[in-house]
Amino acid sequence: MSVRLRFAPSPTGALHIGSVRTILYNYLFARQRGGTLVLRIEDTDRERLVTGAIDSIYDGLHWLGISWDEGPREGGPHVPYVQSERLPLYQRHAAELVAKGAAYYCFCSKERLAELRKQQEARHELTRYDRHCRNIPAAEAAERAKTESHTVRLKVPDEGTLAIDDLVHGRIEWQANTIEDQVLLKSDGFPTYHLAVVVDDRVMGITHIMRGEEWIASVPKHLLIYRAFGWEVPPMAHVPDVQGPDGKKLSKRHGSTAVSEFKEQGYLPEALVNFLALIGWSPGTEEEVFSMDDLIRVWRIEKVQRGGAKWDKDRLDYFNGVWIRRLPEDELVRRLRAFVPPQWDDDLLRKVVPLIRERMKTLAEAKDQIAFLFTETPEYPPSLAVPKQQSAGTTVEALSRAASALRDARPFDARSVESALRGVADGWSVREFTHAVRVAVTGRTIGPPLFESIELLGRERTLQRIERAQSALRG
RNA sequence: GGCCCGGUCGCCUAGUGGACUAGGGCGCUUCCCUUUCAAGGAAGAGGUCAGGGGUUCGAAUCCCCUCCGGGCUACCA
Repeated sequence: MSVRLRFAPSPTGALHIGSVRTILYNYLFARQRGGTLVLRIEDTDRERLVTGAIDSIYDGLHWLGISWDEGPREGGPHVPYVQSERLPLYQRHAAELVAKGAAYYCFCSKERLAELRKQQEARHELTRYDRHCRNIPAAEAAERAKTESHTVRLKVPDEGTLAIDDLVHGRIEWQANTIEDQVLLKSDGFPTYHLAVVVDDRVMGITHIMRGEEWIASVPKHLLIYRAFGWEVPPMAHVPDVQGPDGKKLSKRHGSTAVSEFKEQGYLPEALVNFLALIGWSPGTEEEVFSMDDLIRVWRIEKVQRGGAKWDKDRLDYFNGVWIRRLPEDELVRRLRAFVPPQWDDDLLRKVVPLIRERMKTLAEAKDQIAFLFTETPEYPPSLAVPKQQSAGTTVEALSRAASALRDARPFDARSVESALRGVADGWSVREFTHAVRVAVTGRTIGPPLFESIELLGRERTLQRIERAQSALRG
């Protein structure tokens, strides 16, 4: 039988990189088995809705190369794929649970609940619903429900053991008496997560539930719902959280978390996917560079770790560098376009890319490294050109020697530029000499290889810049 | 507080009773290469496998306790 998995993000903000990791695992699992992927939007909390969040989910996942088969915009056999458009389905199921005696109407006001909680806290008791409405006669409750505001609560048994054999954690058990009578249907007619997932996963034919480990605690409630309906519980896998450097769940406090931000900062989707896959999973071998296709081949649910994993930006940067170097040159140029001004010449960009491709950690860094080629006058303090053991005066002289050598260099390419400059270093070390020329020509002390840079800049512009440096140094 | 999940170098991790003198990668240090910076190559520092008890001829690996971290504990997801 073919597998069906779902990603079920909530549209409560920009697509979070931590949820992407979980989505990626769902994707890999389904794709390697030729299964089907469903995107379902879990928007049952209308108070936390953020407009544009669905666009952010689509943009982010598409950018990363994660695709799916059924969803709000692609349609499928179980439309609609947005929970807020499926309300009657949940209401019907909630009513069915009440009819079966597995759930009951609760008429407690939010005020009473808050007061109850306050008192329990004061007495250092467990803060749990006191089952106040649990014993209202069914007929009476049904009658009141017609006119009074109410919720539907799960009728949790007093005793018994609930358990699952989690695909990553193994067996996990709970005692029924530690579980509260969870609200299933809110007074606004919307289901809570607990009712909605169980119903939708069932109705949509989901064969494997894979989600973040923050959901483990609600599993027993779900189990009770499955049991009440007489449904079989699908295999579950709870994957570890992605944590910030402080061990807490990764959040904005730790830096960027939105997929779109990583895109803007010049990270490659290939690198992000590679890095993300390795947070909480490893192949068991010493390989670590994986493309999406590689991952679909080698990723295994059995190798997913139990412990939470920390976000390590240095490691992400490393992988980004790896993937930048792996990109075909044309492709790198194409991706760089979005990170440099549109008026920068395409030809020149193409020529300079080989010089900087192994000097970038992110696409965004390229611009500063090559700006000297595209802008007319690099700004820098004149003294920057003077090497440690030299003076402004000797530097002016050295630059004169460089200028005249470059005037005669034929043809004006990296090779002849190099021999021309080496030939006139005189008493200076090549290191000092190229330093002075580099600063004069590029305005910076570090950058792409000097001789190649000079070739690309051209004789005229190079000589102009050297002259300008000299007059600046003369004060 | 209660329930649940975790705990191997700074970080990501390999490891499922003997090949572990605990392996790899990132980061860090040094060296090589070298026109700078990178990249690349080489070497190195870094771990009482959270701690304590067991079980066993033998434990990072199994059991118990403790400690620490995290999640949940909402008419949020």
